[in-house]
Amino acid sequence: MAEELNVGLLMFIAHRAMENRVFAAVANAGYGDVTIAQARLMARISSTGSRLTTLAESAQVTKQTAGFLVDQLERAGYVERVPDPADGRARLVLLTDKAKEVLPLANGEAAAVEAEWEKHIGKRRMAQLRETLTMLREITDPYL
Amino acid sequence: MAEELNVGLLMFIAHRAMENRVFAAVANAGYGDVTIAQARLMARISSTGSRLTTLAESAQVTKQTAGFLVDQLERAGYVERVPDPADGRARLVLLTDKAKEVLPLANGEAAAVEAEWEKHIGKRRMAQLRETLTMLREITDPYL
DNA sequence: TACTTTAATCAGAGACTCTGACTATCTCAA
DNA sequence: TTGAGATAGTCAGAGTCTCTGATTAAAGTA
Repeated sequence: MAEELNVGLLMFIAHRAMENRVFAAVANAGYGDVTIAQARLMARISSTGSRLTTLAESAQVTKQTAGFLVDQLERAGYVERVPDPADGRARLVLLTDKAKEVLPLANGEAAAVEAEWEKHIGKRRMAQLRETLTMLREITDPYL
Repeated sequence: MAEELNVGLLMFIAHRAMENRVFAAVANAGYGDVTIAQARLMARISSTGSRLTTLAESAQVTKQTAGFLVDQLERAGYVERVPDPADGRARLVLLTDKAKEVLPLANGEAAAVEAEWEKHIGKRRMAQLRETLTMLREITDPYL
C-alpha cells in the first residue's frame, strides 16, 4: 500500500507516533495526570515564566483555552501563577519543581525516539531531516 | 530564537500549517461544514468504500469516534452507508459526489503548499524530505 | 483626563474522544 | 450442525478541548 501521501500527512504520522511515545513514557513514570493538550502548553512555558497571552499565541490557541489548560496544570501542581512585576494586568505562569522533573523525562524519551529513527534512516538522513524541517519552520511557524 | 526543537515538534509545526491551509481552502470553496476531524476521516475512505472498523483503525480512533464522525459526514451529505455484501454485520461507507468534489480541491491545495515549500527549501531537499518521511512511516505508522 | 488597547477571566456552547455495555452476525472447531 | 468465541457496529454517558462573546482591570496615549 505505497500510496503517495502528501508530505504534511507523512509528518502527521511520524509526529503522532513521537507524541504517543513521549506521553506514554511520562504517564508510565507516574505523571499520568497530564493530558496531551496540557503537555503541549507546558512545554512552551519559559523557565523565567510566561504570560498567558504569549503561551496562547505560541501554542496557537485562544487565551481562554490557554487559561483553561493552565488552570488544570495549576491544580495538578505543575505550574503556579505569580503577579507580573512589569504589568499589573498580567500574571506570569511559572513551572514548579514537579514540572522540572517531568520535562527532562519527556525530552529524554523524545531523544530516544529520535535515536531509533536515526538508526532506521541513517545519520545523514536524520541530519538532513532536521535541517530541512528547521528551514520549513521559517515559513510555517506563525509565532516565531 | 533558534531553539533546538525535537524533530517531532518540528513536524507538528509544519503539519499544522499545511492542515490549516487545506482546511481554509476547503471552507473558502463553500464546504465550510466539514471539520478537521471529519476531514481526516473522510480522507481515508477508499473509493470502493470502507468499513467503519477499518477507518477507525487507520485513523487511530475508536470505532465509536469513527461512527460519530461518519454520522456527521452522512448528515452533511459527504458519505453514505450501504450494507456490505460480504458481511451481514458490516456496512460500507461510500463517498458521495459531493465528497468527490471536495477531495481533489483539498489535494490541490496540499500540492500548492508543497510547491511553496519546495520553492523555499529547493527541489533536492524536498525530494529527500519525502523519501525520509516515507521511510519513517515504516516504523511509525501502526496501521500500514 | 478621556479614549483605546491589552491581559486576563467568566459564561456558555459545541466538537471530539473515550470507556463500558449491548446486539447481530460470522468463524471455526467439535 | 451446533455452540463458543470473535468481530462489526451501535447506544449511552462522561470527560476534555476548543471556541465566541462579554466583562473587568490596568496600561498606554492623545
